[in-house]
Formats: sequence, structure tokens, C-alpha cells
Amino acid sequence: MNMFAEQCYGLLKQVPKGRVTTYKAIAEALGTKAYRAVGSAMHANPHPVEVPCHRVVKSDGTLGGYVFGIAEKAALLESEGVVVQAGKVVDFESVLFTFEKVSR
DNA sequence: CGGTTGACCAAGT
DNA sequence: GACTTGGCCAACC
Repeated sequence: MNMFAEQCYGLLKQVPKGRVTTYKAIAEALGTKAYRAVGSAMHANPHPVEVPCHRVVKSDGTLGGYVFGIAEKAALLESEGVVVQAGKVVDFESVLFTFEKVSR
């Protein structure tokens, strides 16, 4: 099993509906800077419905990419309450969900 | 084991 | 504001 992907899935599952997160946030939460590895893992791991990879966007608020196409990703986000326009999330920071580090 | 690529990020031009 | 460069990590050849 790919631990890396599993880690990403675990964090991703924490993201509530109507919220989005970024590859960077996931990587940081994992304690690494593998922003690319996160995205790569997602792309290479078409995991079952348990992992809403469509809730993951880039740090700029753009959708980034999706196996089914950005349009499908945008449609899914809209369906969950996230407003997507011109291929990017509207009010990105307001819908952005950040993971808390265990420390503190 | 080295080189390339990728659903990335930040800074520079 | 769009394009280029450097950097980061994991996976594939």
C-alpha cells in the first residue's frame, strides 16, 4: 500500500463538504514539502469514493487538474456548495480548509 | 542508480 | 499579468 497516498487520503477525508484544501496544505500536514508527490499520488491513485480528490485545489485557488477533467471537478465542487468560476474557486480563502498540526 | 516527468509552489523577469 | 527559473519529493523508465 502506498503510505504516501494513504496519508493524503486520511487528511482529505477530514475535509468537510463545501470546503476545499490545497496540495501544499496536505504536504505540510504530512510534514513534508512534496506538493508534487501529493498531486502525483492522487493522479496515480484513482481511489474509491472515500477520497474526494476533487476537493483538492492549488494554492492559488485554481482547480489544478483532474482525471475526469477540470470541468467535472468544478461541477462537483459547485454541487457541494463551493463556487467555482473560470476554473478557480471563488472566495477561496473562505472555503479553504487547513489541517491542524497535532502539536500544540 | 541516474534522468525525466508531474493534478505543485514561490520568486524573478 | 503571462512566461521562465529554481526547488521540492515521489514515481516511472
